[in-house]
Amino acid sequence: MLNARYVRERLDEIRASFAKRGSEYPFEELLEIDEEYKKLQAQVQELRSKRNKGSMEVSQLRKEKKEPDNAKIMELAGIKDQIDELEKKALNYTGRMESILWNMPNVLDKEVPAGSDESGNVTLKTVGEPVRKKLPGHEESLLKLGLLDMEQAAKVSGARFYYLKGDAALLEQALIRFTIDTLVKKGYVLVAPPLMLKKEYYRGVTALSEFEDALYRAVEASEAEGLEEREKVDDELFLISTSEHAIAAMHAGKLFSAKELPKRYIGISPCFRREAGSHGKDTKGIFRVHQFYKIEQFAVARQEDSWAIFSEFIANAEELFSLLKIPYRLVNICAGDIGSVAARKYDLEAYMPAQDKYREMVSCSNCTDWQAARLDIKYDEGGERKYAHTLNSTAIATTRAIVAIVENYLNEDGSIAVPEALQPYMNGKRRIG
RNA sequence: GCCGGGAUCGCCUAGUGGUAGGGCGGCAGCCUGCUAAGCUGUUUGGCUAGAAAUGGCCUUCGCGAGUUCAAUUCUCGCUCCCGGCGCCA
Repeated sequence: MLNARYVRERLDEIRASFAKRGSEYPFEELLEIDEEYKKLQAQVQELRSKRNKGSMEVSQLRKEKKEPDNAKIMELAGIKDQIDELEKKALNYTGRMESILWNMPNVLDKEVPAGSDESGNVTLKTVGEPVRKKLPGHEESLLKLGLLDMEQAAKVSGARFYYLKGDAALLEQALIRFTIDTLVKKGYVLVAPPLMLKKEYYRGVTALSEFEDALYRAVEASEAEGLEEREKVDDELFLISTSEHAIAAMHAGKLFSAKELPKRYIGISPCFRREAGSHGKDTKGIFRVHQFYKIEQFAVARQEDSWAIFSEFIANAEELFSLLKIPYRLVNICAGDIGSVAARKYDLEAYMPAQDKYREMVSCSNCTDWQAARLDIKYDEGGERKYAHTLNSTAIATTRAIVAIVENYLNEDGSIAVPEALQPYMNGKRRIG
């Protein structure tokens, strides 16, 4: 599990990482507290040792059918009180240390560019020919064809919900099957995970800030009235914001042998996102919504294999967008934009003709041991136990891919061509509208 | 929802108010070669002594609390699994 030694052993890396992030973090405080804690722990252990020996003597006497004398028993009872007191003191230290450790962002990889916000991101390559179109955006196009209803969705569910209808809904299914078939052929194991996770596992896969901004909490109707009492309940459920989280949790507490790794998966699930911090951003259409389907790549790997898998995930994402014939670019996300969990993150951004901009379609992260340390995912290699590395990458997020397809395949007459790769999944249909 | 049984090392399994044992697998070593196995040790996490070889101590029987000098064992609460009954897409 996470402990101060984890920090002590990679102090230089951590220092460099925070310098790059340009943020303060109390990891020095952690080490100071740990020094104090260890002193306390030594005292406790010595007392325990004394108590254990005393208890053993009592046990020995009983075996010989003799009664231990009262003073001895009283002495041992006294030791118990001393231990209790010291342990109460230790709780202050362990509580603080745990909070520092659990909230500490991952150590950045050296390839992560410097930069305080998304303007620091570095484009690695650009593929395909962007074609600027003076045509309406996806929302207007789909509304006109009667394939999208935002208004009624807003009325019955709220803003950022939508009804996809007819060929648009079919296009979504086509994207899902196309992506699954492409990746299953490569040997990935398809996983349909639970859509809700307990808090104790959720906090192992993502940063704490996510709980407020991104996640929906599932409250049972019968419990909704007594919310204050529920605050104490630790087994409350959260709707997953990506199947990555549920598949990571699938490995929690497990020990693998090195030769079982890597394990490669594709997850399929709806994703639920509150988008609490994004008022006013992308309010038109279905680019940023509360709910969408996502096919996700996920892997558990040996430490030395994780960067090869990172490249593999990127290559898969590129292959999918190349097959869909959508122009894209690959971006290396900088220190200020990367978040807490990933050590390095590449985004694949598709060209959007109506906005004349590249927008995020895929996000590929090597989380190194950040999730594994919190979920206790290990492997045994030559008798040594190590934290595994976990990786995740979007394959296809349906709503965003639909936006990219509609805008790139829109014809002058308002109809939408179906990408060749998807036609077999659309009953051979070559055109929508 | 109700009743009963259960959770012990990576896997399987024994056990008891007083140092948690066995099998398989893994690791280290030894012996030996004729399709091949056998033997010995080791196998949770942490602290500590030492340059190292190697030691010492604590911790660990699903999770949390209680009783006790001492809890894996007894009591209470929780989570999960198995069986039966009820309800149900």
